Amino acid sequence: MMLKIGELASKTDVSHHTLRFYERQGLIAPAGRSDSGYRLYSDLDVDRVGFILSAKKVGFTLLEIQQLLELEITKDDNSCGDVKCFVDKKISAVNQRMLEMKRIKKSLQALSKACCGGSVPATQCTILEALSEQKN
Amino acid sequence: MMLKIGELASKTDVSHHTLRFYERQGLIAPAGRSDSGYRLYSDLDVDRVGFILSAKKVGFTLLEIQQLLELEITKDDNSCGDVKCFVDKKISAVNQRMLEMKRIKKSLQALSKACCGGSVPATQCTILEALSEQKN
DNA sequence: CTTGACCCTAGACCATAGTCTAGGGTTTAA
DNA sequence: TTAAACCCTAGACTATGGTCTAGGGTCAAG
Repeated sequence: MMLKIGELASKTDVSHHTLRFYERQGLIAPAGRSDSGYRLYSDLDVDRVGFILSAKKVGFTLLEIQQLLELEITKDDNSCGDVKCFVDKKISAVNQRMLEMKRIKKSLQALSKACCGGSVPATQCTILEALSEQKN
Repeated sequence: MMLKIGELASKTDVSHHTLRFYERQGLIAPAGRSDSGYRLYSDLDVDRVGFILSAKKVGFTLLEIQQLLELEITKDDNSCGDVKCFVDKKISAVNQRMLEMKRIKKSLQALSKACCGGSVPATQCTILEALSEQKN
């Protein structure tokens, strides 16, 4: 019934290093310990690791996952609105990042487009010139 | 003519900490030193910091900026094609990142959309359920 | 001749998400 | 009984881009 860390590791495909790291981060804790101090995990813990992996896959940081897990645990005291709000905040953070990346991409494309790209020496390369320009 | 680090810092709006950090990273080096060991910078160094800032603004990492600066310095031996290739590689890296972010955003939006978001207890919140699901 | 503002080096510290090692103890199977 | 495979803690190390501190030295004004 109870799994040792190596068993949980191979079952979830998360290294024992990482499992212990997640424990230090407060994401997961063993259900108990054996007499000799070995961590013992239950099926619930397997699910919990699954939750962590799913949340990682959709882009949450470990800190955010910790907060999500807290919502999970106290879900009787939290509304769907709370959870949705959490996700929506993340969505707008992602949107912010994407706008930033779009800006960067455009700048890079402008640089690339203006450059002849030929085998002439880069002495007057428009890219290098653009980057050297003082734009206050 | 020659600037001390504090002067360069205020002229470029980059802290003296960061300037020394950039020096350790090989991005910039003072033109010389005073008798007492103070770093002395020339106008070229001001331009160089400008180059670094511009390149940062378009999304290059410090390592990439170091490589760009090398291209800059040896530009007589490099072709426009080399420089353009460098920029184009960065563009496709940015594209990769953007695709990843799009994937994440879609997942998050799917989660959010499925959730009622009401003030009902989150006991059966679809978001928490989706994250708890085992997807092998 | 002292005070304050500046400069120096070397190294610690922050977040993020792990990975790995050293130096032990335990369990299992031959 | 001994060797392999596992487990433990504590802490170092990776990349990235800085920020800050400790503990000094230098320089200009009053």
